[in-house]
Parts: sequence; structure tokens; C-alpha cells
Amino acid sequence: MPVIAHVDMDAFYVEVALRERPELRGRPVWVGGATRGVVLSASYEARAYGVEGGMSSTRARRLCPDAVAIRPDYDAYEAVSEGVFAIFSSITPTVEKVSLDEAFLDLTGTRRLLGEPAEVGELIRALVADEQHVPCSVGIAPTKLIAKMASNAAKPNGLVQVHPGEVVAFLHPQAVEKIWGVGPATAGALHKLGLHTIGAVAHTPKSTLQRALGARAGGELWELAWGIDGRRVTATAGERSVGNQETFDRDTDDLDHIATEILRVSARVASRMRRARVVGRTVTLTLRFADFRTTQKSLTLRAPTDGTAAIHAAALQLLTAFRLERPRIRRVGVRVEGLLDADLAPRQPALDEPEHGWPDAERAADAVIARFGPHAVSRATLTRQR
DNA sequence: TCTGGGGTCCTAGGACCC
DNA sequence: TCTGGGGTCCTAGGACCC
Repeated sequence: MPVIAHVDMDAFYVEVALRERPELRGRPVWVGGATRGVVLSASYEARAYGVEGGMSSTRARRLCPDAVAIRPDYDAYEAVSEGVFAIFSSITPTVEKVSLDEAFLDLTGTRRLLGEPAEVGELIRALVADEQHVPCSVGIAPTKLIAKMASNAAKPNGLVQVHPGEVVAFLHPQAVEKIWGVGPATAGALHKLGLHTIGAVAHTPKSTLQRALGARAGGELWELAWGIDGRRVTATAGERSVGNQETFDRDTDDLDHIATEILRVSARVASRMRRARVVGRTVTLTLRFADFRTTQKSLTLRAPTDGTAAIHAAALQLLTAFRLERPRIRRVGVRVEGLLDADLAPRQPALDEPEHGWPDAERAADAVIARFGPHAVSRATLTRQR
């Protein structure tokens, strides 16, 4: 029987901010965007007022006017996250990253070296608190789903272990929404069947679930409801895509402005790809309209690239393909998929490629940015606007 | 002045190849 | 003048997660 730990930071963005501003501890605090923003993370004091992750900043301000709102600082989160993951790696080589602040660890083989799973869990919590000064919660269980739900039950700043014999009793009273992978659409379909708890789902014929949700999804859900979950913890591989998107301060129908923003997000995507030493072939342009409808188009290049010019050109080609007439655009996004290691990728220079073209200029700009920060170099088109 | 930005995975149809 | 079936790639859309 495997032993799986799920480690989840508590109110991660808020806690990282509190390291710099300890005087705010104990007060309602949330981290989120200023214009057209949402709450990314709320302190437990703010949650007492009903402030939650995902809600609009406007609503959070209405619910709790006295709360301190903090702008997000992704560089800081990444730095703390790296420190936390270094601790995970010192415990076991099998660490599966879920996000900056969350991971599965396979503890099946650590008993002999480090002791019982609960002791290892407490060791992780102590190391994270001592070295990175942020709290976390740990769930320990025989499967990933139960470990994840156990860490949720352990919050804040606790540890819950669910032994194999306790799985069904732990699972069945909880709401179907608590299952990882059951979102609003699936929950709605289950509610229509009169199913609200995981136990109710478990006692429904598998075929009924399959008719409502599809053969695969229905079958998997029934198994999860009985605690059957064969998914293993797999050490995280490289990223499969790189994207960037930006919401306009105001909806716009100005195609020049839209094209300029597409250049800005393309440049950020390409720069991150070069830093990560990956190239990619499929470029996707996503548009979100004022009414929140979202649509996308993609195209696959002949050769993989990490160049701003190539990605931008592909994105503009896709923009043209939409044949927009008086669009009300809220957000643009560019994503590159089909990633390959840049050193292993086939290199196919175009016949008319100048010897020192954009790739060299971009490498030079990357070097300056690495030394002097992201605002040191920018394209002329991007410095004029904004 | 509701509703961000980073992702993953699945499905499904059509093209194309053998 | 008969039309199978498997595999892979490309594209679009949707659900979901943090």
C-alpha cells in the first residue's frame, strides 16, 4: 500500500507578504489585482468576513473595507517556492509539483530512514516553517485524492493522516464538490440526479453515472467515490506549454492597440521560453470578448521557435483569421505548445535569414534584462504606448 | 465598478498515411 | 464501380485546478 503525502501552503501569497510586513499579522489581509482584479489569496482573518480567493477585488473591498490589499509579487512567491521544494526533495526524490505552493510526495520508501509517515509529515512542516517562515498543512493517505482531501481537512497549519481502513468513512460524508476534478459542470449534473454527497455517488450504479457524465468520467468518479485511485506520484517533468495573457484596463475595439498588446504578450512568452531553454511549434491566440465569451485559434509552425518575431507573426496571422469586425476585446493571450528542449530541437534557418537577425538581438536583450531588470530593454512599439 | 493569469487534460472531427 | 481499419497530426472547444 503506497503512502502519499500532499503538502499545501496555507494562504501562501498572504504569508509570503507577511514575512516582509509582520505588523499586518492578525489583521484581515488579501493579495490581488488592482484594476479589474480578483482576490488571489486571503488571510484567515479576511476569510472571516467572507473574502475568498477568486472573488473580484471590488467585492472583497465591499465585504471588508478595513482589509489591507496587497499587490502580488510573483518573484517573491517563486523564490519561497523554490526553497520549499528544495526541502521536499531532501525528503524523497518523488515530488510531483501541482503548483507553486502545492505538491504530492511519495513517502512509501521513507519509513526506514525517517520514521513513520506522520513523523515525516511533521518534519516537513517544521523544516518549511523554520527555513522559509511560512505555514503549511499536510495530508497523508494511501491515494492521491485522499491525501489531497486530508491536507484540506488539516488546514490551517495542521496534519491529518487517513489510514487505509478509514478511507470510506472519511470520504462518504463529504460533498461531491470536494472531489478533485469535480467542478461546477460535473457537480451540477450530479445534483440533477439528486446526488450531493460522495457516499450517495458511491451507492449509485456505475452505469447511471456513465450515462450522465460519459463512460470514462462516470466510471472514474464511481471509483474515486469508493477511494479507488491508482494514480501514482510521478516526479514532475518539464512544462508542456508557456503562455501569457493580459486583460485591458478597458475593453477595446482598436485593432492597432490589440496588435500591440499581442506583441507585448508574445515578447514575454518568447523571453520565458528562451530562459527555460525550450522551443515550441504550436502557437495559440486566445481572445476574450467583453461579454466573457472566449475563443481561440492555433496554428503549427514548420519548425519550432523561441523567437519573439516568429511567435508574434503567428499570433497576428491568427488575429487576422478571426476576421473581427468592431470586436469588444477584454483580454488577449498567447500560448506556445509542443515544447522541446532547445538544445535537442532541429534548427532550420530560413533561406533568407540574415546572419545577425532578430535571434541575436533577442539574446542580447535577454542578457541586459537578466542584469538590469525587465524594464531595461523594450521594443519601441511597446514603450510608446502605456 | 462583477468575473486574473498560470496551467493540464480530454474529446471529437477531419486530413492524411499505410 | 469498391470502400476497411489503425495510427498520428492538427484544430477547436470545454472542464477543471491553483
